[in-house]
Amino acid sequence: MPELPEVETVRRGLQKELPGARIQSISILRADSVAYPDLKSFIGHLKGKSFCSVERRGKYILMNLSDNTGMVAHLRMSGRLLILKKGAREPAHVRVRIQLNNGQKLVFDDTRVFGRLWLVEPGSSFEETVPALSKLGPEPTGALSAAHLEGCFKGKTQSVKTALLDQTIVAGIGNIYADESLFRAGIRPDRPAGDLKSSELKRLCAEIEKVIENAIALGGSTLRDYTSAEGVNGNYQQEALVYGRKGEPCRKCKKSIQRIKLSGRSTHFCPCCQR
DNA sequence: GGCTTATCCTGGGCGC
DNA sequence: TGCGCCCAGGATAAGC
Repeated sequence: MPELPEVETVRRGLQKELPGARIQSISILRADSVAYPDLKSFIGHLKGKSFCSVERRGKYILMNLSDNTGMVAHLRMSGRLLILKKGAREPAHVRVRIQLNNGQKLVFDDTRVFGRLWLVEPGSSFEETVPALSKLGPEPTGALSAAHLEGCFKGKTQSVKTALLDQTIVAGIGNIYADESLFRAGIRPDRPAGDLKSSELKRLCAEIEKVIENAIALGGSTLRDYTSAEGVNGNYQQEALVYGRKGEPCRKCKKSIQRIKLSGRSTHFCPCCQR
């Protein structure tokens, strides 16, 4: 499931291939995959436009196109944005196919159909098109501080794991990297967020940044449904210390990794190393 | 207001 | 082998 490092890896792949490419035609194979506007307008506005640059905010991919047009993608659980060379075989669950003038295709493949695309109409902004963008918290690399976490967590009784998944507190953290960051910071995921001490928040903040940067460097994770824009798997899964390791020995203390549910999400932790 | 739960959706894994 | 059930999870709405 794509989180920030996976989305960033996809963005870098798209940024290498897309700028300069012009959209010749668009096929929408699944109407649900287009969040805004209607299908006719989506196709009508994009046809003939050229890609300028590809940016990212949290887990959103922001594509700038010519004539002040844009496109936003959120991959959710199983979405993939792939560049396919001429004649390359398409994956099994293509929802939107964009034919480019250079012979390549940009395809939005999404098994579980949770992913969404938005068109940014001329004169509008990414934030106006996708209001959730303006509510996102700081990026976990560089912009995040312990003071920000302290302010957001103050008085919160919900678990720190659940709070970390809140995109208005930190943008881009998902289930995998929340578990990994909390393990490395030595903090139990079910502790109330508001109970964490300043020293723990500093440690957590530092570990979030390290985990995310390391995952980006390794090309993201390959847990389940993710591949980069070129269809290449990431390497982060070998680095995971707790996620997906229920019942296996902790790499630090050898005690068994436990799995619990917090707000309906699978949560992995070591009861010995995390307090 | 704060928090939890349900919902969306489909493929894979598992038990029978 | 085939069937049915459960599980995974990001964002959002609904409910407590």
